[in-house]
Amino acid sequence: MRLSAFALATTKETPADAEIVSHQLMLRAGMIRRLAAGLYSWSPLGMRVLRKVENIVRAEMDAIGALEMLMPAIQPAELWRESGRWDAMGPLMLRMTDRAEREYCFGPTHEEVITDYVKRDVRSYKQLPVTYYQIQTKFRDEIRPRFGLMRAREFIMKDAYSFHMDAADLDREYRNMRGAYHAILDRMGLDYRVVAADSGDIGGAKSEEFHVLALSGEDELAVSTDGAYAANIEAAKTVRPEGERAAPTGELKKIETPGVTTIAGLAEHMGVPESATAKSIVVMGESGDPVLLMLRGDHSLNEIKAQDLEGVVSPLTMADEATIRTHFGAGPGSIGPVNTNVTVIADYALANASDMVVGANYDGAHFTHFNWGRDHPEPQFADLRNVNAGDASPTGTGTLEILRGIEVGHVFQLGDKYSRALDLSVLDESGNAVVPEMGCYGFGVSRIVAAAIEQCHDDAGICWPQAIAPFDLVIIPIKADKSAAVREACETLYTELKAAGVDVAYDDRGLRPGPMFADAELIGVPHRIVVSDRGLESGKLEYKGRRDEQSSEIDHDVAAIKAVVLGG
RNA sequence: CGGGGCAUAGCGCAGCCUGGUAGCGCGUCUGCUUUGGGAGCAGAAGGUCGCAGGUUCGAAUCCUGCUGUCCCGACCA
Repeated sequence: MRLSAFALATTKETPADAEIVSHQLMLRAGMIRRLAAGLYSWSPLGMRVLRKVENIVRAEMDAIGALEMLMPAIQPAELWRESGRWDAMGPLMLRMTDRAEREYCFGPTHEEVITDYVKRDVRSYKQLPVTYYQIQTKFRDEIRPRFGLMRAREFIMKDAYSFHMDAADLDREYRNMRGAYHAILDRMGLDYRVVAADSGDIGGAKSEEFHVLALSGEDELAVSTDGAYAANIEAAKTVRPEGERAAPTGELKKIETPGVTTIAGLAEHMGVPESATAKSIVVMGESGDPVLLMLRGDHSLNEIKAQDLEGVVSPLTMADEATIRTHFGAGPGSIGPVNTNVTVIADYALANASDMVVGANYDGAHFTHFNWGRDHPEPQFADLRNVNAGDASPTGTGTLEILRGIEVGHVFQLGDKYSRALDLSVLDESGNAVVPEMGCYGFGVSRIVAAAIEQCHDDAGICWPQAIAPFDLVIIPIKADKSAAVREACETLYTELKAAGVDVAYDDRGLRPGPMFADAELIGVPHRIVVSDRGLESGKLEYKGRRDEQSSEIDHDVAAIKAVVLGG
């Protein structure tokens, strides 16, 4: 590509709206431009990166035998009513009506459509298993779009769906797909982790997420030091402590704690560590009565674990202050389990605790020396909290550390949720109708562009992994307008490198060297060749890798350059 | 959905408090010089100050409403 004809649109200044590095650099490099909140145009430069990502994803999908197709972005409401998700999806889904007042949505995902597609097509076990995929624009009306492409409303996703006669075959394809995701991320050269995940609204049994590691990541990952366990913090399990509960060392005693309504304040007032206190959280139960959840003072509630508890409403709903006063006789910040008749569910970490500090159900007072059995009947114990760094791994070996990641892939074993809801069945060898098992597999194509930048950048700009760089190499001429020799050498190099299969950019814009160097670094071209009179005389060219400290000499020879750029 | 910013030239910003002919830097255009890290000089173009209403002789500036956008929050009592 000749850059004079490429409409590069780099800027020196960082746009005010951009918060995180990938967003700033994509705007500065002129890869994307914001149209409205969560909606971005891709420039020709950005498009080159996007295409390279797509092609890697496509190649790896094809390699495991997945079949590419394309489904409509706009989907009829009736299909979503059949699966029950028209209401369940809520405001996340962008809805619209056509001139005949028929209802549609802009697809946030395609389980319904693909199931319907397969239903019309597949009748016999002989046609399964089958895996379809598409690379397509989705729209999700996020509560809060932010960070540029990281959480955009419109985004490009590869979504794949597989259909199987039984769970064992689903598991086989799930592993295949997981292997393909490893291959994709390995080819891109990114540092990533695979973690156990919560399935969320999509449903189904088993699911794992692929996260590109980055400090700006929105997700926290719990990874054991020995590598045997990795889970999204939403799904990371805690371990019920071993051993015996210590005997009480004193009687339940009410202490005045005026104005103390936080754990931090309580710990300070009582002169004990936060871990010696127990916090009481009131959520609504399925019976209509509230349920009291108790955690160690220094632990935090895991909302997903809580709403999955039997008897607790999902989605989790906090009790309002009036409800709390009715059942506890005190306001939030002063409540506890003593003398209440609500169901109490306590976190495992409190199972062996004794002599706790808890709220007294009396505004401005707490109890010390609270003990299970004596001061309140033994409660149900459950895994309620988020794991912390340093916790024991649930596998029994190693301890957990917390990493931050950007979710770029998610693989699910859905089971028969959609095939059953949409009435998909095929005949097996004996002529019996069987509801197929389904898997679904998402990969964030536009998001991984941002994730790659989060992981690969420096002060000068983006440092693309070569597999997804907009160009492999850039040729920069010095004093091209004065030197016919430089011009000719550049033209020849450009033509020959292109013919040799190198994705080469030739900076023929006639700029001074400074801006050319700066642009090449900002847009992250992995390899740079500088052509000048003083080099031409020696038969050498100047070469610099994007991450190299210093430039070096390279033979003025297309084969030699190609070897360096394309690795042999 | 709750809270808080912000909205003035293509981009980044000042001006607003204390009303009186709209400014700076970058970028853009022309000319000359310059050419190994975002050049210099000279000249030029470019803005219904987000929208609507109000106050005033007069509004970018004060008041009201709306819209857009960004950030924080929407579970720990």
